[in-house]
Amino acid sequence: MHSGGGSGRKELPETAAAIRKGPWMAEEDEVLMDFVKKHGPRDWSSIRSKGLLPRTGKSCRLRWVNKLKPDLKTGCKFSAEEERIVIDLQARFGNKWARIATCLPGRTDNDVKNFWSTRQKRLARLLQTALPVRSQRRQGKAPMTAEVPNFEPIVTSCALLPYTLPCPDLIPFTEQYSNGQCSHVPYIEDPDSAKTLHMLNLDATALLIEPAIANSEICL
DNA sequence: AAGTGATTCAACCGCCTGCGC
DNA sequence: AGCGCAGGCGGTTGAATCACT
Repeated sequence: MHSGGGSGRKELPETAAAIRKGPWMAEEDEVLMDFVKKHGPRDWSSIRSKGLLPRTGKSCRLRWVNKLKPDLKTGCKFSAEEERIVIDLQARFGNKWARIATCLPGRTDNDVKNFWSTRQKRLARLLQTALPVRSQRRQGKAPMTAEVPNFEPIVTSCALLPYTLPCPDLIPFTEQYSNGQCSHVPYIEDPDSAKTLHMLNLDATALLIEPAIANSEICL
């Protein structure tokens, strides 16, 4: 065990000291590709034991899965459809990135994970920016990005109000929607679909805070 | 053009699981 | 049954890049 882990603080055994870490070089990629061509994407640890590369099996596997595997959509942003799928599946399965990635051809679990993480940060920043100043003063400080909670999937029986806001200052706006006071509420016909919708849908978020911004209740 | 803060993403760490012995 | 190992997975980090002033 612990083949890829280890604290790294104690003196490393000689074998471990020979292990290379960090960015991969083109020559290493070539060796790895060649290995997979000959043996298939398995038996990763033998790459090191055979002296082909000074990398751990885990490192080799990760490199193959995330960068070298054919048909990967590298350097290509998530489409709106992919985004929708990730949001939906994350609401259903939680942070099961590998599982979600199987539904997105050409995307790896790392891609999905990074996409979601970026999205979380963007949303956190959006909400933080939109907080009324008086609320921040009441709390004594503006919340740090890292303090924004990891939002749970939104579950509500009201199809008219598929979203719940984690920020108490914004809840009055959700009540507006549930009262039908707002004309541009996103209406979801299928209650089950509504249950799976997630607050992290940025479009929906923007839609929710938009009236508040217009009313100058939110200080940007 | 330079400085700075935000964003992206490759790669690592640590834990868990499954399998062979 | 218990142990060790390899591989899989999710969380996290930090360097590179981008955007803005």
